[in-house]
Amino acid sequence: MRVTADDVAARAGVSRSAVSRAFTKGASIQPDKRAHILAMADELGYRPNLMARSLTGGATGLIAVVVGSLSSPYESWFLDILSQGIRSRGLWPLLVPVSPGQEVEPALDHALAYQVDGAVIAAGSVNRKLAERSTANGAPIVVVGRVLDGGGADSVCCDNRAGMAMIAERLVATNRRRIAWIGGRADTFSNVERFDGLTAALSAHGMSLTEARRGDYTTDSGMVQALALLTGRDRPDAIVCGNDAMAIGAISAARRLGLRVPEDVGICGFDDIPAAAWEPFSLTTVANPVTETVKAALDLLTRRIAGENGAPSTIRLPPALCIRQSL
Amino acid sequence: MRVTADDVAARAGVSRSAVSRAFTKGASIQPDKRAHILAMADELGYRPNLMARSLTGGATGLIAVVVGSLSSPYESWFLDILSQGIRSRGLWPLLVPVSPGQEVEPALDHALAYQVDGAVIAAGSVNRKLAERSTANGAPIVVVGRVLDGGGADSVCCDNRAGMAMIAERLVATNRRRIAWIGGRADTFSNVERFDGLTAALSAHGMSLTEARRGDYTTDSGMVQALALLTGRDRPDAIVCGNDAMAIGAISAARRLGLRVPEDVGICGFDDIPAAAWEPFSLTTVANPVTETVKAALDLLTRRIAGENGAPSTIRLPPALCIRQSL
DNA sequence: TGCGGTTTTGAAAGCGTGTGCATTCATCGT
DNA sequence: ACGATGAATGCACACGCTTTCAAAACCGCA
Repeated sequence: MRVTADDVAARAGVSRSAVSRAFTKGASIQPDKRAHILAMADELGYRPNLMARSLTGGATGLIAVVVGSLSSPYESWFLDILSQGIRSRGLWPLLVPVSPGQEVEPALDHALAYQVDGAVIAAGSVNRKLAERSTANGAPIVVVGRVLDGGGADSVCCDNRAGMAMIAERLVATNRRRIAWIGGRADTFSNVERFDGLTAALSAHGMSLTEARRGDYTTDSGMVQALALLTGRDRPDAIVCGNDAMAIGAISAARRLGLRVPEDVGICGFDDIPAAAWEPFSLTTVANPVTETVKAALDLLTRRIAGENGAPSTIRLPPALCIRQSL
Repeated sequence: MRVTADDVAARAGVSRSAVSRAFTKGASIQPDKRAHILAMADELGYRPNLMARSLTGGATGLIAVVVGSLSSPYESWFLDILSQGIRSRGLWPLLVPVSPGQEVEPALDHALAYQVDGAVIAAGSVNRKLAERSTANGAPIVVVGRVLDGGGADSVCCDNRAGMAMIAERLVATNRRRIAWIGGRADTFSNVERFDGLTAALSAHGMSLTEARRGDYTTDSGMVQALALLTGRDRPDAIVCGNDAMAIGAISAARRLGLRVPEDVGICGFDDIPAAAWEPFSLTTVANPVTETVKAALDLLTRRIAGENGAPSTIRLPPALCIRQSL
């Protein structure tokens, strides 16, 4: 039922090796014979079995993509660009969705069993041991959106502190006095860096946060936390959010309370997801250089796959302040 | 370097067959021997090579997921639910991103070369021949979000006409008189059905569209087309959009022009994506039963994979009207 | 102890492909 | 015309695993 190279060989009256060579670019075979074989193959609907091929060749052309809940606008935006980048390099993304509660390890383990050539990890927590085991299995990994402490793997990450420093400048320039913070999930790398970056930059200006709350990076949580902030005593005149999704929720909260943004309260986020530009939000935010991040990550990864080994490198990409109407 | 079953066999002092059986659930092997082998395997960091396994076993556990541009909120929402569903059935999603301009065929072809067990096709156009070839290759496909004319494959699709009939009821109930339409890309199945469904339902009430325009299913295009509608002569008092993304753009356009929604102009969409519930939009829309769609599609697919063959079936899932503030 | 019957077990035959190696064939220089 | 060179070709092995098959080990029971 399944058509194999032998079938094509029989049909074309050549050996199976010839068929293999016809499909191997640069192999030693007569051009017209190759053409004939390819024609026969097409007629029979034959395509080399990539599973079998990878068994000898070593490479599968598969890249594991570990990603969190795709319903988050940032993650889906990122995945879109990443998957395009992977395909444009002739590779294929094997999706490894990891829900917030789940462990990365068993999921990545399974992907490794598929003999993926490498992995891009954009979600969940990954420790040094995991990185080493993966690399030992012949699948280098690159971590995106955070830096692995202990440096067990390459990583590409936006400079969160620099981004927050820009936000701080803007807060000063717009004369904000009572600044509140809505962070994301506590254990997240980006959350820690963004919070630290903001407080550090503020204190360099002799300022500090009046209040800090924690959401979970969703729009709903941004709404909930902002409502709490804006109805409490000593209402803030600016709310800095750990990401755009929460900032969007915060804007909605402000509007529900009849407050004007940015006059009564300035609100800003981080990432510059597509929705940030939508008119009712028009969110002032820090643009996360996602395209550059993807490019750098894949460059790093393909270089490792090609055999380059050396100390893991960390690439920090500069963000850019994106001023719109909300702050 | 790569640890194989032979290594484990040598370490545990058994044959390679025993190792294989230790990892094969339900195989005939002594429990304590299995435990010992698994312990040795773990010690060596061994996992069966799924490529090699699939070479004999026939199944890879891979499901090709053909999907369009993930930056669209609907697609990413759908992919989120779909990928969870696939994993919860012990399968893995092989992502096949197909940009709007690209062909599905070569991409799916490549996925078939990976010996995927099946494919879910949620984007691009697929004809009968493609479906047959895929099935002949041992990979049944299920088409989601549209029905294959000629019925070459199973398909699951929301009942767009019924959804639009509900919209029409609502338009009548809110006493709308001048109703305009913003459609999506012309060649899309959903666009055709939704447009037809709306006009049919309206004419059943003795009404008709006053104007029809076409966007491309993005928020931006919804904004552009709505601006054109709302600044033209004979301004509509309701705009029905082909999907939520465009409806969100339309609401922004109305606001920019200082019009009140829904008093001056009612606006509605289709799908009920997460963003539709966000407060500044609070979009009245038709809820696309995505969870049920994914479940039905995967049920269909796994049944085919299990060997059931019969005439392709088409499942139509009923949508539900979701009334919020915008209409 | 001996026997039929049930598990366990290891050897070996694939699964579909790439490729090293030896062989054949055409080509070219002298 | 003849040997040297290089390309083209087919054979057979390797890749890592599952699974059939026959042999071996084990069980209960007379």
